[in-house]
Amino acid sequence: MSLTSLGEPLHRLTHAYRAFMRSAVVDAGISLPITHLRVLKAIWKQERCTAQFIAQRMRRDKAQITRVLNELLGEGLIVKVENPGDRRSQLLRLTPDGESMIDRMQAVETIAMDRMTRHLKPDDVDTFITLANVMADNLQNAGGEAGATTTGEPNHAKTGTP
Amino acid sequence: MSLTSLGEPLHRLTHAYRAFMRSAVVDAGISLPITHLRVLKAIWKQERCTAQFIAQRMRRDKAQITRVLNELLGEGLIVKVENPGDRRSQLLRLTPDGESMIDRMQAVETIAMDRMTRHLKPDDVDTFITLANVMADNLQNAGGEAGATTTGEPNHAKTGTP
DNA sequence: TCCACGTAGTTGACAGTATCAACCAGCCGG
DNA sequence: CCGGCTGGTTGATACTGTCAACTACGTGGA
Repeated sequence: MSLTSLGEPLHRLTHAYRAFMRSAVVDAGISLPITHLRVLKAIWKQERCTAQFIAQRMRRDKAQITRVLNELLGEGLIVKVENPGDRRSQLLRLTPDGESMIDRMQAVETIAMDRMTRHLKPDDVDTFITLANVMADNLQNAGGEAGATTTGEPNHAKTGTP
Repeated sequence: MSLTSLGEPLHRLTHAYRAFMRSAVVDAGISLPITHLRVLKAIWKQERCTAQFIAQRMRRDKAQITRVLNELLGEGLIVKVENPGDRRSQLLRLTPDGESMIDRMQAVETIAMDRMTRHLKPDDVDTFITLANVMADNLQNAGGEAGATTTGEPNHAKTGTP
């Protein structure tokens, strides 16, 4: 396989994964988009979680994170609490509904991962994860070249016409 | 690493890859979105290419493929030719402009792949591709369960509220 | 030969994902 | 005290993705 055949498998896997997750999430009676679920999970995992932390961790524009957080707030899955250390910032916490949404998500993720990794050995999965992380790091640590900078938000590419 | 940590690395790699490609494509003076470029490439690779073929190959909704094709048509990068074997269908061909766009794309892809695979051995890349294809197959060959069916377009999940 | 059923492609509508720009309130170091 | 920077917000826009309904056409069976 030549190097130039890396992009298509990645696109294909990504698309299959997202389509599967969308379907599985609907089957589980969850009506949140995938990004909302990932943000919820980030809040669940990280103590003293802020929007700024999530934007950095997920490499997303802070504007988008703000919108997602506000929708989760509207759904009653999170609350925003004043950050005593920085009055510009709010700490994010899951509500009891948010906690139970996390439980349901984990069930969905387990199904997805089981399906994805069918017939694969645990070593294979670990290998894939390692390689994926290395490649993502390579792309993100472009150091001023095309793509993301090493810290904070990436310097953004302009796409399409105004 | 536990199984449940597979989703995040995949999301992260996907996002990094798309962001990098968007930036690299802009740097190359190309103003087409990534999906347009992939459709162009599918037409370039496949003789007697049709919209239906692309929709199947890329696992996309035929409506979206039609729209992308019409934009490529508007840019003068492809032409639609009547299919003598099926009057419902059109065969797609690249114009000279389309051919030169393919050349510029290949240059961008080479940069992206070189960057992505920095410090990786060719065996690693082959392993990644193999694993990605297996996982995508696993997700797509769900045979009536959540996710795609084995042939044609997947049965679609309804997301969000109407 | 006719027709029911299915397919290829199109168009309308809508939602999710993603980014850029400009802004305000607040933080912090000189 | 203030300039520069940061956290978060809002407006605007583009890209990606799907569902539904439609028309023209293909095909196999009655």
